[in-house]
Amino acid sequence: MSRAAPLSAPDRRANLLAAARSVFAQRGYHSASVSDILEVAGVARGTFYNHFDSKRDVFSAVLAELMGEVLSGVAPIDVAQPIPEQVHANLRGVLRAMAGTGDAVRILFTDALSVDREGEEALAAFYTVALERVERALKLGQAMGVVREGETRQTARCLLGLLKEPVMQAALAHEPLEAEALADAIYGLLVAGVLRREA
Amino acid sequence: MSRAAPLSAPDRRANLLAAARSVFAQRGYHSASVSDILEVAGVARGTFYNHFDSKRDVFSAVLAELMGEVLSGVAPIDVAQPIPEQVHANLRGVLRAMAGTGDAVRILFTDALSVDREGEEALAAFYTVALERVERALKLGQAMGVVREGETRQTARCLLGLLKEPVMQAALAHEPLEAEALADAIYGLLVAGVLRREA
Amino acid sequence: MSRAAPLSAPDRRANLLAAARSVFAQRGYHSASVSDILEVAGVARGTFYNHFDSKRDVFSAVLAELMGEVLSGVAPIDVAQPIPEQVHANLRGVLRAMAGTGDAVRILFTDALSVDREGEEALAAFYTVALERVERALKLGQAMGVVREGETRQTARCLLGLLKEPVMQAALAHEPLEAEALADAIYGLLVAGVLRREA
Amino acid sequence: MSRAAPLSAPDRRANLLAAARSVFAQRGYHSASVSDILEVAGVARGTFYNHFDSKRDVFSAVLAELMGEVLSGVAPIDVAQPIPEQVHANLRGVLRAMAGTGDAVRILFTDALSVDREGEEALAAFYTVALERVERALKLGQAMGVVREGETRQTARCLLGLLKEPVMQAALAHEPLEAEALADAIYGLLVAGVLRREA
DNA sequence: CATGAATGAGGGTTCATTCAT
DNA sequence: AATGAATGAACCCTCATTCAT
Repeated sequence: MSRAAPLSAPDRRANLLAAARSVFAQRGYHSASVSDILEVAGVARGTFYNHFDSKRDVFSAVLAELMGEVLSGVAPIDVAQPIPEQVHANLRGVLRAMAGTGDAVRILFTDALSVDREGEEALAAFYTVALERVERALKLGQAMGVVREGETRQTARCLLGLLKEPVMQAALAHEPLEAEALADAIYGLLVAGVLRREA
Repeated sequence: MSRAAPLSAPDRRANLLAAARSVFAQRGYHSASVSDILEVAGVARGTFYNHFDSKRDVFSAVLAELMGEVLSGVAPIDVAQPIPEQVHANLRGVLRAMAGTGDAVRILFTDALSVDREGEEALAAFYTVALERVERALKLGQAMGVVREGETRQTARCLLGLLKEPVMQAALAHEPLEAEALADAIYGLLVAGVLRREA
Repeated sequence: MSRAAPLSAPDRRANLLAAARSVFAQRGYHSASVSDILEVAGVARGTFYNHFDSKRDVFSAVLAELMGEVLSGVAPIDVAQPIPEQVHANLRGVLRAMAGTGDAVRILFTDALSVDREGEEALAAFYTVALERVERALKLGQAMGVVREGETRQTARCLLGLLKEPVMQAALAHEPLEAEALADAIYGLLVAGVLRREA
Repeated sequence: MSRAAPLSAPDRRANLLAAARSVFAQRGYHSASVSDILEVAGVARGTFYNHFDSKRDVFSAVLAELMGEVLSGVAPIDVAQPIPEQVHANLRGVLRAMAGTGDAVRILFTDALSVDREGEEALAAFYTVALERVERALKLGQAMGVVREGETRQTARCLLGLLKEPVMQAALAHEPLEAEALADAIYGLLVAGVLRREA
């Protein structure tokens, strides 16, 4: 076989990362073999291991990259400005960022948990931090009067689900993610719920 | 080693199923080995294959069992009776059923998707059916005036997330699932959302 | 391929151990592959790993076996009986035991040191113990008047070399080990050295 | 990274040889990687292969160098002069030379045999020559009356062991080699053995 | 002379599955 | 029904070597 054109270390690493991301998205961590990644990257085995320690290692890198992209979609809330609009904007931001990853978000939701104990714990830690942030925001909101009174811990988890699940379902259905429409739907739920108590 | 007491085929199958369920819950599909299951069941390799075709096969059986248990917690809505109360009751029902599985629900949420393509498709099909049901219910509710007007497809997915995520998070945090409190939190969101648009 | 006849666990283990011993003797630890062992044992890959954890693990087992065999050739000295004869007998004993291993002793001398740091340290520990024993014997002998006065630590090491080297050389030359003749030669050196100071 | 200062071919070769020697001494042939050598030499991969054909090749060069150094410690016996003193002097000479290599002698004793069949044969040939020389010396000595009568072949091998083993043991114990003391101990054994046949 | 990215054969290990008793 | 020894495909990873710049 002809030799792959030499690339600078960072370029090749990026190349492999992209290949891995696509392969993991398509086949899932366990069904994906290092060979699959090599094939997509157009590179020999050794090259892969010149840049990553192991299959597990690229996976972590892919995960970190994805988390970064998703998180890049949220901006801190400015309490001096009207809150609801900012929430809506953040929803749009995250969902757009997720949509921007193509089908790769599913890695965050599907595989990140099923790789091994360590992976699970890492993700649990990430969620813990994220949920605490949301919970504090809810409490602050309650103090400011923009958030309905009530329990906050479970609510925070619910809100996370509100965001994650439709994204996951779109991926499962092989539909493109309609960030705007979804942001509106979620925002609607946040503002008014769905159920009317009165007939 | 001493030979396991012969059991009737259904009993042995149940025995193995329970062992598998516990092992899958604890270690996840991929980290769980058939040997782990044998050990818990107290049975030799051959016996396992007398009752199940493959590791994949027990996993499907475990999944089916879990789905059955969870679904047993929901009752069809009677449109002649007040709707909101029935929704609340169903939430409690499903969540209690999930809590009743101990830590095994996580199998439904974690592994079911990451086993293989087939598993993913099976689950996708299941969700499609479930979500269509929810969507029809939403539309009916809108017609009846008990559900706020608006888009229903994404909303249905959001509602699913409202339910799944807190359960998942409890499992991740190794907390017992507080079905009642959670049902209340979710119901609250359904009825009123969280955000107040303006004071 | 036809299936190897099932053997009891200890029998199969012994079978594999013998195969490994022969392969290690012939090719050395590093050039020997697990496949070589399988071929000699007439068994499939999996069977090997049902009995040993790793290539390193069989090697340790082979080493332990060899050390046991060699050590079985020496009897503790009875100080109430004439010493020199007992020394001679022990020399014959060890050498016969070594000769009895065929060409496998070389494993002890060649590979045991070159496998890895741990192996080296294990062997160093073994030699430390053995040499301390010899040294104490020398000191006791000096006290009893049957051993010439003088430094004992280096001397003990020298005696070890007196034994090991000719065995090693015979293996290198692919000669059978002539235990009796060699025992005599060594004994001669112990008793009289070689060099006459006087012209 | 900064480019290594260009060196004349022989200088660079010497540089690499020294690096290899140190690495082989420290880690052993098999555990030593070419990368280890590069790191110590402060040179890139390609440079190494500009000066040596292969890892095996540097190893041979290291071996040759070591053998030369060790052999430089022995002077031919002058039969017109008193023999024992010359023997003693040669012992001191070889041992000093070995001590001069630092911990690198162990390469000669540990790895030289375990690299591959060819290496083993090369070493066997070397020993054959050396042992034949010793044996002829013994026979000449017997004719001259300075060596005790008796078998010479095994005796020659024993003498080799007398020299090698204590050196090896010192290396194993990470002790510096005490050339003088050891030469005395060996000389003592040559002259008088250790065992007294009768009180 | 020196560089370092790319290569790929080689080998070790795992584990679901089979099947004769 | 139950047993457990045997199987072997599937994979991951290492590292000596090549070669274009």
